[in-house]
Amino acid sequence: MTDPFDDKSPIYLQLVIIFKEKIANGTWPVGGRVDTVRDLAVQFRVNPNTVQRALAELEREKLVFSERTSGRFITSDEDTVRGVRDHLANLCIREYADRMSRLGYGSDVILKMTEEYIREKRFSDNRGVREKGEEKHDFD
Amino acid sequence: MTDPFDDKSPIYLQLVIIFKEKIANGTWPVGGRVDTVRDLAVQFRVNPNTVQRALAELEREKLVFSERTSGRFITSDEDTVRGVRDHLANLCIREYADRMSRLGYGSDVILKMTEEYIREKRFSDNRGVREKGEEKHDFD
DNA sequence: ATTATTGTATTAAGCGCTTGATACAAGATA
DNA sequence: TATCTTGTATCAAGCGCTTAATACAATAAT
Repeated sequence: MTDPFDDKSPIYLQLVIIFKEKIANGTWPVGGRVDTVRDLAVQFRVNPNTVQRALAELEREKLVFSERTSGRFITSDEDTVRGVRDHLANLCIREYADRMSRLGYGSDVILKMTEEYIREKRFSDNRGVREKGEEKHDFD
Repeated sequence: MTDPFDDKSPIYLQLVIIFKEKIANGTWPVGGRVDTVRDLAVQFRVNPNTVQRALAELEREKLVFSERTSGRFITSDEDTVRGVRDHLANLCIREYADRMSRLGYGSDVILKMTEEYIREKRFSDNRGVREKGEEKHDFD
């Protein structure tokens, strides 16, 4: 794995985001077991303490819980997981729109540029946890 | 001024972005004079050294230049300024799309959510430096 | 000529992040 | 029972960011 970190913010905070994304998109499935602190440290080539620090934050937010010796697990509450996904998406959109706005672009230009980029690369829907009553279907 | 900084990344890097945005959107007009290091330090309530560090980066990128005792000035090269704006916008869009994709959303969902948010808040176009032949007009 | 203003450089201190090393607690496993 | 595996805690070292204080260089202003 090529290091996913930049040197712009603390590694443990970047790990928090990476882990949340894995939970949000289902890579780490609801109720599943999280790799051990030591394993994750090897995978991400960081110190176990740094992983521990990131996981402590996820724990504080009730996204994971640990059982002293058997390991650490993703919450089984799908609402919580949906909540994280929605929250991250909202933050993401708000930050994006605000930054574009600060660059001087207006609504229409922002939308046009967004559409251009997103249509060109094609992102496929891959959500693992869905709204109640929402069916999984592919967009293409 | 309420502090525009978060504690997630070094202040000097956040200043680099803030300053670039001011140049990109015309708040700091092409060819204009930049406030003194000491003034900026007061305005942003940081140490002059921290401002200096941020400005040194802008200088490295040819966005500003300093004249030993009369002050510091924005480049007069409009292409350079447009380049920064375009570059920042590209980074912004790419980061946005990638993050949304990592959350599991596909192209259509991303576009829909983006449109919803951007239409709801209305960002007005406010660019100071335009493409050659591009006329300024307001969207509303 | 003198003073003020500007950018720039240096130093020391404090603080947070990261690492490496080590150790302990407690349930799982042999 | 003994060992392994897990999460957790602690300590010291190194490094970068930030601040404060100070000084210098060079031009503008008086």
